[in-house]
Amino acid sequence: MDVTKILVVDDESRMRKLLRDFLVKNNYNVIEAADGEEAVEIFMNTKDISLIILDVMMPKLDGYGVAEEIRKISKVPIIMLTAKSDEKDELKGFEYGIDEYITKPFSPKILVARVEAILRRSNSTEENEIIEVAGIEMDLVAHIVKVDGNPIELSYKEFELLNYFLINKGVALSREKILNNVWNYDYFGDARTIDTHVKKLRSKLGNKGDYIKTIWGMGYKFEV
Amino acid sequence: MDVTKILVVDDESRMRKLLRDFLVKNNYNVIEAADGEEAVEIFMNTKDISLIILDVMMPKLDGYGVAEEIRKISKVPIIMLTAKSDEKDELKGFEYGIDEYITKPFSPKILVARVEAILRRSNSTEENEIIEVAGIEMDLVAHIVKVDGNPIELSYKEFELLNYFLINKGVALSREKILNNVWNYDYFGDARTIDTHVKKLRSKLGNKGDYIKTIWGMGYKFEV
DNA sequence: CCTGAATATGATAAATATGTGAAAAATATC
DNA sequence: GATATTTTTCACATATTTATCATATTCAGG
Repeated sequence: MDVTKILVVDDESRMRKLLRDFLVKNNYNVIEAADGEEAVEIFMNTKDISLIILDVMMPKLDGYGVAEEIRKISKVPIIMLTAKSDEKDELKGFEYGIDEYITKPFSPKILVARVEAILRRSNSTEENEIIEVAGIEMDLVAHIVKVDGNPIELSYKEFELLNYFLINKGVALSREKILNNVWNYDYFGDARTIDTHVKKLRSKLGNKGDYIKTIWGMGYKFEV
Repeated sequence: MDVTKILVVDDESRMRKLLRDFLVKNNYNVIEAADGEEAVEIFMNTKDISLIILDVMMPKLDGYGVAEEIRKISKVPIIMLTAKSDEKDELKGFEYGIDEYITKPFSPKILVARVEAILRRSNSTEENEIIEVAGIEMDLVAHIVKVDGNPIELSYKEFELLNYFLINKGVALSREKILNNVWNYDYFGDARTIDTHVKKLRSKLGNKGDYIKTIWGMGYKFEV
């Protein structure tokens, strides 16, 4: 099995497309199902599906129904997509062995992070979640950032943005690309918002803020 | 024996799944039996089962029957699952050498804690469960908390929550995660409930209450 | 070294999340 | 069964983050 297969189940084609785009960019093989019944059928007839992403709300057979059916024959990891309003369902999922929840709207970054975390978990190798670049240390588990050993305070978005920069160290990132990865998919605001966040990040990083370079007419790049 | 094997016996597949999920997440190897007779049979034919979790109510052969059978040949630790209504049975269990009772519904945290306590106990070293972090001392057995040596009064939930914080010292915990671990699996309430408990914990911990840090847009973290 | 366009910056507004006290609901206790 | 306690919910105050905007500054190319 070279490419990891992910089954995406959602009745809205727009959402399927969105998920497919994010996942394909990260080299996953995406199979789509438009409703619960189709999902079960596809799952039964397809070899080596590594992960299922399920929308809760669907006609015919809802997410929990699908999970229930699939759990009868498989322990494949399942991620459930829920709207913010039905947060309360979350615990219900334990009964069906749901591995993870993602609340809509989500950012691609979160989506991919969760998918990778789950796949990693099911491949069992433990991993230390610490990134270190040029004296900037991010402990993703503890949610701590240190610059030369000194902790600094970052807001949620700043944290995500810095993380995205470090992951893509040395890569030129357009505003659009940053927006599409760090912000939720339903954010249609001004791309200049990023400028503000970059400004804050730079100032909070002190002299290491200079590592976030401006690429004129294009975007930003983190480079030592 | 690398991985600890636990035999889970319950006629409800949903409950078995639930238990399996919680235990597997804690790196136990779970074997399932759907009724009493099957349980006895599996136990007889499987090497190195370290612990049995038994539901009381089962067709064919109930929990006590299973315990009785197994006690004829083994001293393996047994945890009994009871519904809230049949609490009265508890004393009965001692006759069959039941080691522990867990009342449904239970929280994952409780389940795992009991399992670990029992396994530790059966590995002979007698221990008084005491956790101490930054002058906060928790005696899990006696259910006593001391701050700088002075006992403070915590309710059950506050106790559990504090314990969860201390166990996960330095780790950023989302509300969702806290809910899934400290609350019972049948709790579908508001995540903001946690805020209230945190508030109370903080105030009861006095100046050490500051160790429970708020991570904006994310959750809480206990950190010295 | 100008000039127009893009970015940096600071101030401010809007959106969100958390803190808190009190009341309601659920549980436990007597 | 009544009472006390714990737990949860709710609403409003407060705090913090995030987005927007106007203005200043910087940059690439002529």
